[in-house]
Amino acid sequence: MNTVLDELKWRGLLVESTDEEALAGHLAAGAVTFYVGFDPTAPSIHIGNLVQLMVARILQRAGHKPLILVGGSTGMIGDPKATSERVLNSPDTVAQWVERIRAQVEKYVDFSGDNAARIVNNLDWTGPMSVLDFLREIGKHFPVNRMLAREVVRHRLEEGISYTEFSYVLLQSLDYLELYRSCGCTLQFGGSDQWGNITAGVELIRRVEGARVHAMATPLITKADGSKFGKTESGTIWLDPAMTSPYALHQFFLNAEDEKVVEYLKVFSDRSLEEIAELDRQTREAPQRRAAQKALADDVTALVHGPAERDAAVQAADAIFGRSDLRELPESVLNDVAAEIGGVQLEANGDLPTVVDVLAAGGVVPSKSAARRAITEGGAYVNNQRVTDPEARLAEYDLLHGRYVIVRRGKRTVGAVSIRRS
RNA sequence: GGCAGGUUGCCCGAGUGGCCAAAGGGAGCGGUCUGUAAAAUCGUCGGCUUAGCCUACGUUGGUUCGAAUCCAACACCUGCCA
Repeated sequence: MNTVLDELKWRGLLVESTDEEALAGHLAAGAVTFYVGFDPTAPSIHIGNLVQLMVARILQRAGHKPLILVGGSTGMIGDPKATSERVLNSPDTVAQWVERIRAQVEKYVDFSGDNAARIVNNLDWTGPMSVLDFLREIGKHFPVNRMLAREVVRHRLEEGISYTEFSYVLLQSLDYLELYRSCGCTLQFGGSDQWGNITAGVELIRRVEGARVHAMATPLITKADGSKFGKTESGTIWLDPAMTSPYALHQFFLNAEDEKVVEYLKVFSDRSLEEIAELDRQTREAPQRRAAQKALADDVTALVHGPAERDAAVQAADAIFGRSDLRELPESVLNDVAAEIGGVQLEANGDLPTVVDVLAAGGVVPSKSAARRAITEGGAYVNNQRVTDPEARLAEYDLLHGRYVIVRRGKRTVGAVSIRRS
C-alpha cells in the first residue's frame, strides 16, 4: 500500500521536509490537520499557487484535514523579496483580494465529510492582538541574530529592509502556532521559497508548546531552460478567467515543452502513475501528436474552470489551428470561439477598418506601430491568411458571417474582432 | 557632515554639443525549419494621423541656432574620509 508521502514523492512534489520518518509515521497514524497559506498580493492566485492546492488535494484524498489560510494580515505586511522592499497595499485592497482569493481556493478542496476543509483568515487572530502581546509572546522567541542569518534578509541588508518586512516571519510563525492551538494543526507546507518561514513556525511551536510539529516544501516549478514557470509574453497565468481566459490557460499547457510535460502532468493532474507513464510513452513515440500536452491542458482547464470551459477551449483551438477554413465554420461555433478568446467589438462607420486597426483592436499587438511591424515581418494574419501590405483594408469578403474577423500575430497569438457598422 | 563618482530605452551598458530614437549585449517579438514544442538561424525591437511629426537619456530651470552631452539647484545611489 502506497502512502501519501510516496505519492507526493513520485509526483515530485516533496523537496524538503522536517524529519521524514517522523512525518510518515504521523501521517500513517490518523487524520492530520494541515495548513497551507496564500497571501493576497494580487486579485487572483496563479498557476504557481496551484501546486500547493494540488498537494492539499492529495493530502485530503488520503484522509487528512485541510486548513486553507488566506493571509488577511500577512498580506498587509508583505513577505520580503530578495530584490527590494514591497509597496504596501491599502487595507481596502487587501480585504478585497482576500475575498476573491477565498472564493478561488474553495474550488480545490472538499468541504464535506469527516475531513472537511476549512478556510481561515489570519487577520482574525492577528488583528485583535496588541503590540505588547505580540512582542512579549512571539517576539521574545525570535533571536535577531538568527533572523539576520536568513538568506532573504542577508540579501536585503545591503539594499535595505524595513522593520515591517523583517517581522513577516514572526507573523507566519504565529499563524502556525495559532492553528496548532485552536485546530490541532501539525503540518504546514508551502513552496520551497517559504521554507524559512515555515520552519520558523515549527521552531516557535517547539519553544512555546514543547510540541514537535511537521513541515514540507514543494519544489519551484521551472521551464526547460531553468527560467520561471507560469509567465508568458502577456504576463502571469492567473486562475481568474477574467485575467487569463480558459483558452489562454489551455494554450499555455498545450505548449509545454516535451522535456517537461511529464513533470507537469505529475504535478498538475490527478492522473495515476500508470496513465502518466502511458502518456509519456506515446509522446516519445509520436511527439508531434502531443498526447501528454493535450491531456495536461485538458486536465488543468477542467480542474480550474470546469469541463464546459475545457471543451470550449479545445473547440476554439481546433477552429483556429485546425485544417478547416474559418469561412466554413458555423456562426454558432464562431460565436463561441470569439467568446472564448475574448472577442472585442469595433465600430466601423463608412469604410471597413484597416488590417492595422483590427490587429490593434483584437489585442494581438500592443500598438499600431507594432501592427505595421508585424505585417512587414510577415507575421500578421487575417482569418489565417497572411497579410503583407501594411496599408491593407478589410473587404466584405473578410467578414465571417458578415461581422467576424479572426486576427493572429505569429503562430499563436489570436484575437476575434466583430465589426459593427453604423 | 566633507570629498569623489554615478543616475541612459524592459534589463545590462556605450555615448561628453549637431551625423542620436541613442553603439553593443541580454530578454521579448516575427520569419524560416518543425509539431501551435526545444534548439538553430535570419530579421525586428518608443509612439502616432508613419517619406513627416511627437515623446524620451533622474527632476526642475538655464546657456546655445542646436543639449543625453555644457551650467545651476534638487532628489536618489555608490565609494573614501569623519
